[in-house]
Amino acid sequence: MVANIESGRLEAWRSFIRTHSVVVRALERDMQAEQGLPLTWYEVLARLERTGEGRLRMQVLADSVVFSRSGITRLLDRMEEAGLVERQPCSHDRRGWYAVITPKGRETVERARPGHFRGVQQHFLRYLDDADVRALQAALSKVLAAESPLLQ
Amino acid sequence: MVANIESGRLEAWRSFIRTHSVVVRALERDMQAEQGLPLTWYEVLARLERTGEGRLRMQVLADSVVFSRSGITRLLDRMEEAGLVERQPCSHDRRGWYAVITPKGRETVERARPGHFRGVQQHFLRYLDDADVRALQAALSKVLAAESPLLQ
DNA sequence: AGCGGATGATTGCCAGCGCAACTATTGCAG
DNA sequence: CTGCAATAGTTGCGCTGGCAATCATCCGCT
Repeated sequence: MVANIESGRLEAWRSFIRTHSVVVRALERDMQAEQGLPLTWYEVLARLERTGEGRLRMQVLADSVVFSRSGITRLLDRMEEAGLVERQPCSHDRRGWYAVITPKGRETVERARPGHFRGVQQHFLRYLDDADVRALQAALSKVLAAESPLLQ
Repeated sequence: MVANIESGRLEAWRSFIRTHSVVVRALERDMQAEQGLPLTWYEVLARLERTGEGRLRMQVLADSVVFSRSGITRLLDRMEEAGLVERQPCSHDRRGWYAVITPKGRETVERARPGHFRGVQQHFLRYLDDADVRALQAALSKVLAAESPLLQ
């Protein structure tokens, strides 16, 4: 039976989406409660900060955090209103804009980082030994390399 | 530095959420286009069908697919309207309801199953060999066992 | 028996996000 | 150099789902 051959692999898929839902939900709750920061905001800030310059074109940022273009527009509207990011026109392409992290944005992400890491640890990493983490990374990298628009 | 020790592990976490977003997004698009069925609908139908009886209490179903109680109520409203499920009062607890898959629901999930599997294969499983799948399953099971409300 | 806190499900309300349509700009083809 | 398809970003609109409040029912305790 095809179903029997496939069942273990499909089972792994089910574990994957279920784990994601459970863990992200818990982490989101913690981040909101303890840092007063939605997970998506943290991810955007962390992503911008990691560039050094602290800025990224809208589309690139959208791909990074896997959002639609409209999604990233609105997300940045909110974060800009909160003073965590700014928009900067792109000098060599007048259609384009940079999302730029502000000093307040940097402070915010710095302050939230330990709590974020604690949450990831608490709900996910603590259950995995080094071999697990390596295997996970190896497997997911293969998927990402093939499926992800840009291999960040 | 703490950051250096942790970086590989956090990196694995980032791969995890990014992979989920990318793959689920692609699968969702495919399911909608090819089966005319949102992924969540498929998951609910598949979960109900797997019980044999074809029914589950609302709360149990909500936990299964990792939805809030209100979320599952509305999802079932829509699916009931489409004739794929029904609500059945629970005889020994008059507060409770069963979500029951209808014959049409069974047909629908049967018809969608191959396409769903193809999508999971296409966007995820094809990149993983058996060792990857086993390692993934082993790692995620540990997380689920500890973090999941009920270990389905 | 009967009260009080816990539990099952639904509802009001609102935030978040995607799709498609739109505007502005770019850059390639002829 | 002109025109036209492609691309960057925003906006109108609608769907989805969560939180908190609500209602009904259950159950443990006295």
